[in-house]
Amino acid sequence: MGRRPVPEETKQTLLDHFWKIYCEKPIEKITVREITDAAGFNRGTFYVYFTDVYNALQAIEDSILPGEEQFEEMIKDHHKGLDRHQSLEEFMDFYEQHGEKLQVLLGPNGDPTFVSRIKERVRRLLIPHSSELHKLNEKDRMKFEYMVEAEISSRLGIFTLWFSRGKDLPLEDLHQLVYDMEQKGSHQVGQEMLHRNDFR
Amino acid sequence: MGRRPVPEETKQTLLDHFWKIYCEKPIEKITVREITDAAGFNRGTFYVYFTDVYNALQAIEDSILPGEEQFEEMIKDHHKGLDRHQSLEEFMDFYEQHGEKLQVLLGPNGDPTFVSRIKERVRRLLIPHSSELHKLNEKDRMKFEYMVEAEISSRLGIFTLWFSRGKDLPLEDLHQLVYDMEQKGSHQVGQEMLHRNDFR
DNA sequence: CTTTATCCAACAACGTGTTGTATACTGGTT
DNA sequence: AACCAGTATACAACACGTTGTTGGATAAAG
Repeated sequence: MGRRPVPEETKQTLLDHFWKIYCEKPIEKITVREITDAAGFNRGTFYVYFTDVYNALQAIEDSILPGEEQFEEMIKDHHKGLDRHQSLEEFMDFYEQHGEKLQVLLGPNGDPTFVSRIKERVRRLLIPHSSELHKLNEKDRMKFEYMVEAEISSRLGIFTLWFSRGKDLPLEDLHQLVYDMEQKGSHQVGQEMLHRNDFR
Repeated sequence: MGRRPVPEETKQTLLDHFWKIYCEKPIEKITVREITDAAGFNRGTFYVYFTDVYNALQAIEDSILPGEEQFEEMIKDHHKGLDRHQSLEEFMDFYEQHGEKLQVLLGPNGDPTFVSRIKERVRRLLIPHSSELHKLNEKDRMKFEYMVEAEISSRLGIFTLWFSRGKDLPLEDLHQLVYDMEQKGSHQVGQEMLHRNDFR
């Protein structure tokens, strides 16, 4: 009885249980035995699919991180057509799609490596698009990179907080806020907010 | 021969060598023996001062993270007097002071816990200051928190990148860039940059 | 000569990654 | 149908290293 185990299923089962555990405790305290016990496999089986607990985490991260192609597609519009609205839209779609995982990976027990990889990839794909098109000088090219960094950091930070707070704000509002901040600057947005409240 | 060991010195020596190792490899691969061997102490001595490798890291983090009082002082001006220039100045002083450490702690092999602690603390101290003063409504109060999050994330991201690139830009330029972005929004700043380059 | 800080040795407990053998199911061949 | 090769996992045992702890020795300071 019990049908033949399928490798892909086994691997996925292991990942699923690993993830469940990872959500509740830092990775350095997770043992292989803990995972395989939960998943109902022999400890040795884990090593068939992963070299390491950290390797398992990487497998999950890889499944989230969009492939180069998909990423490129997603980013093409960003600074080219200057349609920032759509750029933000796509970013949020991405975040919505993998929200639960991203929340953990970017949270207190998350993986800094993953954050770096995301940023690195965005930079790699974003920079050539505009800097080549507009022939920025050296200094401005650097500044541009820092602006990209700021934007990613800011977006990731905001959405992570938003998720960790159980989406306490309608998506539209958050969208608008981020959009406004990128358009007008946080200072300006803050000022308007205060004035709006003064007049009520 | 050899003068009497002083506890504080020993502790610091251990921390120093731990840090040197931590800069070069992820913490999960650092053993107690590795640290004590490098520092020239017995392995047991480590456990006199720390419970754990992670505990040692925490000790370093605590020495960096400003105390509540100092932090409060540093932040008081931020959204109160609305003197953003000075606020940014203070932030950068803090970053300059602990630059090498922050670069590692916020980098790929860094500690997500530490990032959370910083953000949490800034939020805790920043929110009451303005939201009480200006009686924001519930929704705006939340938005305000997200704006704070965005600003911290953005600043930390930028400065970490800046450090990891060996400060490839004069501090003044970076300062100006961040200031501009917070005032006018990254989009606006980017636009101006492009136009400036068109006319040359 | 007492206190203090470190050394040293040894300990059990546990996690790691690996290996060899056994079992059981699958799909394809005859 | 019967058989066989391939595959996925089980199981057990291994050597090895790390952990955190302990009790006693050593050496310097006051």
